[in-house]
Amino acid sequence: MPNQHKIPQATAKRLPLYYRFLNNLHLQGKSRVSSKELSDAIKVDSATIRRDFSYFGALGKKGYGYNVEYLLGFFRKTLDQDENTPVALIGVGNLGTAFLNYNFTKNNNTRIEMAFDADMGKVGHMIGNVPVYHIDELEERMTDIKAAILTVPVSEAQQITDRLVETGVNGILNFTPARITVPEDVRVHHIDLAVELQSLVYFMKHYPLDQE
Amino acid sequence: MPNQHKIPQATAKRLPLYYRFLNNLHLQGKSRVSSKELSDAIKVDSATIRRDFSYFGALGKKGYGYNVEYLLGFFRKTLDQDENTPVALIGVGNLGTAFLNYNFTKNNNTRIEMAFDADMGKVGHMIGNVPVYHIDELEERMTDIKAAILTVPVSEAQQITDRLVETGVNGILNFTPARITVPEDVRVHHIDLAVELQSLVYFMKHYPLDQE
DNA sequence: GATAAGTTGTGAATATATTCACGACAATTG
DNA sequence: CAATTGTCGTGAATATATTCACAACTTATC
Ligand SMILES: NC(=O)c1ccc[n+]([C@@H]2O[C@H](COP(=O)([O-])OP(=O)(O)OC[C@H]3O[C@@H](n4cnc5c(N)ncnc54)[C@H](O)[C@@H]3O)[C@@H](O)[C@H]2O)c1
Ligand SMILES: NC(=O)c1ccc[n+]([C@@H]2O[C@H](COP(=O)([O-])OP(=O)(O)OC[C@H]3O[C@@H](n4cnc5c(N)ncnc54)[C@H](O)[C@@H]3O)[C@@H](O)[C@H]2O)c1
Repeated sequence: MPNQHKIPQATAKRLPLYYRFLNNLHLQGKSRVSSKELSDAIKVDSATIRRDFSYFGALGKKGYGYNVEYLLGFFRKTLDQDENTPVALIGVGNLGTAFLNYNFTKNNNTRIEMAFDADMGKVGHMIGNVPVYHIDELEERMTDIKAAILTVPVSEAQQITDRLVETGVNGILNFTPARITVPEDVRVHHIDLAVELQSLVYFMKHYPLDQE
Repeated sequence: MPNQHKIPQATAKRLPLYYRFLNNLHLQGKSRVSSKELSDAIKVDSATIRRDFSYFGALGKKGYGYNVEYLLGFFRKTLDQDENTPVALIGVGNLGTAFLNYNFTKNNNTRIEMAFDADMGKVGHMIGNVPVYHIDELEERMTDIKAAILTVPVSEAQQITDRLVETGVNGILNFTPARITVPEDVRVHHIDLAVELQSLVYFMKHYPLDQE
């Protein structure tokens, strides 16, 4: 079932965005939408949107646009919105706590099921309805979880990563500045907030004017 | 001085990463580094690293590698590490508080100077050494700040953006799911955490095995 | 039912980014 | 000082992504 390996990465990264926006349209009772309208709302060129959709076949109708409900149903299946993906969070500090309180509950198929920390002051509490366990219990509790959010101090990142991989995790959303090393069947997405901020500032200074 | 518009965007986004890693090497007392070593550490192909550096001229020596101190000095200038860029943060909630406590203090040229919120319970306090003002004071206090981090509820995003633009801000790091509309001389970087998590899950399921 | 307006899907063109592969030179070693 | 090893810088090849531009079709209008 998986591996329609012909969807370009750039397209795949936009899919959740499309899904969320279509969901909003649906809630607003809209039944029809054009690539032009989508483009204005999510700031992606309309030709890019049509191209993205076309990888999945002909989802629209010429001269009409796209049927919101149909498209939404299609993306729901494509993005596996029906099967839930449990996620664990490691490191209940500033960032970790923010994520637990938020917990991606709006229209998502992902939910943080449990969190781990080394600090006894945090262990045993519920934060945002998620239980916080001691990091020593990682191996015994992570038996069914394949995805993790990493928000520990950078010094701990590689060591915790190794333990996560050992438990069978194969996707990590890494917020630490460490470029962690993993086996090649584990997927890591880095979100490096300090780099994002610095890069914004660099672009502001060196690429004036034109939106790109 | 600015607008050496020949540095590719993909390269520009990696510069802060290079800078941070070179800084670490320097602190460790290393004086020499090769593109291969850099590659192993930050997981960017060594040819890409050499290509990136080459846009700035010949910074290395054949058969030798790069001199850490020289390269670091070069990037310090390129990334304007000496002039400080003040930043404001709008919305002192879960995420906003995490950022204030962290405040990008490690080796950076960026610092959050002030924060704003609409909630009187938050106004008047210092969080992570940053004063929190009422959002009504935005216009009078933002006279010298050109960059903002946006962590308000999605419903407020566009309205606050308009006010920020009005005060002269030309760079926004937007954490809300809203794709905000700005004049074309304002740069917006979206960091959409829900999309990042969903896209990680999508990749895990549909692009098994190979690291790419 | 003819005309006008709107929209898709996609071939082709273009733009951007990565990677290969190698000549040229530096440093080290015996 | 010759041989070996390591490394850069970059032309060329390849890969990936975006954008243009238009035939084909739908819908709405009169
Ligand atoms: N907070 C931010 O705004 C921000 C911005 C950029 C990057 N980061 C990065 O995100 C990561 C987390 O940042 P933070 O501000 O939340 O840090 P933090 O210090 O507030 O939180 C780290 C948490 O990890 C826990 N911890 C430490 N060692 C552990 C271990 N071995 N096992 C399990 N838990 C452990 C600590 O008890 C703490 O609760 C850091 O790597 C930081 O560099 C944070
Ligand atoms: N926390 C997360 O993990 C997370 C994840 C993904 C996206 N986001 C997005 O980031 C944004 C912030 O999330 P959060 O969890 O920190 O929300 P939050 O509700 O905890 O914080 C929002 C803050 O904005 C303040 N605020 C409301 N209206 C304002 C106004 N008009 N002017 C100034 N301040 C105002 C509120 O008082 C509050 O302190 C949201 O848009 C959310 O969708 C958050």
